[in-house]
Amino acid sequence: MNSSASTKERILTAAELLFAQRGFDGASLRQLTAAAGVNLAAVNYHFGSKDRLVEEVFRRRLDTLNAHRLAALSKVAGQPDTTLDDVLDAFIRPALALSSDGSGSLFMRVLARAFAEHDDTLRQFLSENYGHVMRQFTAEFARLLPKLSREELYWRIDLVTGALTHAMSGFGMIQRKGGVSEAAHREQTIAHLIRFAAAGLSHP
Amino acid sequence: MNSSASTKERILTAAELLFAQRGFDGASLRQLTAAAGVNLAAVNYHFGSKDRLVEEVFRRRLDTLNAHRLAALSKVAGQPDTTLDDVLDAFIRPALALSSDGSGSLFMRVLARAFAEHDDTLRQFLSENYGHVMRQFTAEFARLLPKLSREELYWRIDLVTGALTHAMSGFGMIQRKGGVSEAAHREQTIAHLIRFAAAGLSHP
DNA sequence: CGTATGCTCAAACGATCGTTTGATTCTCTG
DNA sequence: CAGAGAATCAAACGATCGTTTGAGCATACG
Repeated sequence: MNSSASTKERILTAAELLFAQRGFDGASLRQLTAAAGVNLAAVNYHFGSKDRLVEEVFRRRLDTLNAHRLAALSKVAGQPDTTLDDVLDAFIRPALALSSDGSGSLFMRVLARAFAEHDDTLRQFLSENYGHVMRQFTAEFARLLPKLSREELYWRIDLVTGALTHAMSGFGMIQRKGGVSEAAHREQTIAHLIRFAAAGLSHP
Repeated sequence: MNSSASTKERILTAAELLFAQRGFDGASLRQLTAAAGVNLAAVNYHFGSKDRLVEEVFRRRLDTLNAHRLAALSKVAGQPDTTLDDVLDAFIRPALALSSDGSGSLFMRVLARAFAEHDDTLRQFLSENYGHVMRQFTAEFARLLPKLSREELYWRIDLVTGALTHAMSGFGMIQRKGGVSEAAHREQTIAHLIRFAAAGLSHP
């Protein structure tokens, strides 16, 4: 654990790791603070409660992730020559960049956990703070897939989201073959996911 | 809670509900036994421990689910006129039948949870007991998609599995429009999932 | 220098967890 | 019917949980 970082940052980083490994309930504050090298009471002092710590773990990553997603989307949304692949790239690339970053490689597993848990308070938090991102992407998908009914589109987006979340939660776990650079591997994976998602979204 | 069923069955049914709602860690034996209308000590008496109870919750559903899957697969595997849709039907239909069954409608959410949790002991249990099912399906997919490399096929199956697990964990939650029968709705959903999975698996 | 403020610390709080115990009740067989 | 074995029960076990407390330490400002 990096002892030069602030106590809050050390807690957030250790929490991300333990939440990914053992889940939100399974990771205790005692394991967490011990791994971070801080006192047990530091969590309640800096974050107020364990639940608020969970929210901050999400906020730290999702703020930048969704900012990057919206920035990438704004460059292609509404344009007449925009393709489905462009929109999917805007959605997938920032997430995979986060997964490839050493410090954030575990966050997608945390996110996948939160997806599987139908915990209402957490889902409400995610919906309130980041629901507008998904809404903008959905609007652009609807524009590019005019033949699909609203109901059909929601279905397919849900399936694609499930597949991507599942896949990205395992990204970085798989050993890469020698000789392939990190950047090349990421680019390859992005292309892979885009092709899969595009096929699932646009099939007749 | 059905008070005519045996104590073991009552515990398993209540456990399935609470595991789906609150997770394996989040659901306590006290909540569980109270919901089942049995004594707290009954879990340790009949199952030995909470972990073994979790395994039995999986075993009760997965034994019949995978038996139905293998039975359906054996009717089409290796046949010269078998299509990708046939194999996917053999994989999806038994799961959706389980989800539509009133008593088993929550199990897919439990399964989705187990998928998201990278808990090693549980994954090892699933792999040891039901890994051969996935292996047989994979072999048949490989036969029908000869152009795909081994690596590519694993990738796509993983993505499809993620999408289907995600989708089926939410099945039964969505309110159906009036007039559509349960059977018709299920048939419609099966066709939907098959089309999506086939598109994702077989795209060039 | 004195003190105010932000932070860390060991220790304890009450609650709840999974599990065990020993007595009691039920069920069935000889 | 008598008695053995299976099942259920209330109660308690030690452990661990999230949170709180109050003293101690640091840094900065008058």
